[in-house]
Amino acid sequence: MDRRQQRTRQAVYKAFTDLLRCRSYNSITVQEIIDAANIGRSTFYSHFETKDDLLKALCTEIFAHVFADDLMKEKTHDFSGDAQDVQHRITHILYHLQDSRAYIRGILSSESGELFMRFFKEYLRELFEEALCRKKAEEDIPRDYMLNHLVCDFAESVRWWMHHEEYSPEEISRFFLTSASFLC
Amino acid sequence: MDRRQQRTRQAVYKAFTDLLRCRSYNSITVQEIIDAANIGRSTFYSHFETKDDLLKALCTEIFAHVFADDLMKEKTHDFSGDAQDVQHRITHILYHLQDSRAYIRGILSSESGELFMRFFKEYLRELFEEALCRKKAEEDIPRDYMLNHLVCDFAESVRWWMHHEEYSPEEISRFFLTSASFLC
DNA sequence: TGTGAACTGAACAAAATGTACATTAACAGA
DNA sequence: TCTGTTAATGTACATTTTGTTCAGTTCACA
Repeated sequence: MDRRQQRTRQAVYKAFTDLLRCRSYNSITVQEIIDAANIGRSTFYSHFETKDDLLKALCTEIFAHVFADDLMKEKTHDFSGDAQDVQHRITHILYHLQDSRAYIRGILSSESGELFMRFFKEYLRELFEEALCRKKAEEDIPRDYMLNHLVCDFAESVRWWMHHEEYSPEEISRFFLTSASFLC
Repeated sequence: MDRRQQRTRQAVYKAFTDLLRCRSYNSITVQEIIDAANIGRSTFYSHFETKDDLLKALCTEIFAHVFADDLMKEKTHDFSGDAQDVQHRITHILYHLQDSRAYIRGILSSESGELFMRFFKEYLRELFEEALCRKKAEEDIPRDYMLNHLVCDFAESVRWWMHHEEYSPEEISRFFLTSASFLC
């Protein structure tokens, strides 16, 4: 991809998340993003159709990065799905999320968080679906409820973590696995 | 309050949540809400400043209803905070939420869900804060993490429930308390 | 260094937002 | 039933935001 395109996209992403840190998603206008990114109006519209589209693109990019090697791993060695494996994968994901923290903090601070979390949960659903298969059914609780429970639990742990920088990926991983005790 | 105002507000709330059932919050315009509610443009603006303001008002109204007698209860008899008490209060809240299901389903189906959940969690935080006080500290897990865990867990259970009408408040209450096992 | 692709900025049309006001209709209380 | 008050109406208007177009410029890369 042309270096100019990359620079433009990065500038827009940065401007956008910077704005999100102080202002709510709905109150930010496209023009403000354009000004903050210091690009031409038509440039923005040649990259993104709307503000919603920008948000979607940003989320896609972030998760492509976060789950990149997790998906690869899945393909190469048919993983076991046991407790330790799950813990490794989770910790790995947390490390990637840590890299994108600057972006994510802004996104999560307003209505845009909804889309982010939705994306995130979609990926997580795949991950936990397999882990859940190995477990015995819980006393009359619907599997789908349990899966949703796990997914939301982890996603919300991450959201919490984004505002508590003092903890390491390993610690968050432990918090999560301890509170979702039946997994380990 | 004047009967006309009530009728207008109800019409707007209904139009708004009806629209939300099919379309995303951001894509809905104020004009569309006005048309669907079949009211004059200036009438809308005499009630609400913006679309965001409308959403806020709707959430406030819903939660005033949902938590009304829970807060009263708190004042009258100084409740014990034990497991059974928590279960009762939770079930009670679920019954109220069931009444507002028609509204809530729409709100939760797009970005507007973020605000709704934020409101909801604020109320829940109060409720669970007390319940958590009675419990021993969990092995090195920050109290704030645990509280957030509980709150999000319950809120997400409700969100899940809104798409699975087949379960009763008692069942959801049981699902929640079983998966958040350390509370009981 | 040449060429295609990306960026620019200004200009434009269309849509949405928010306000003002004179008029009409509905309400509550006597 | 009458009356003063308050809400709703709808049109008109100013402003803002959005999204597109296009001719000219700059830049990356081969």
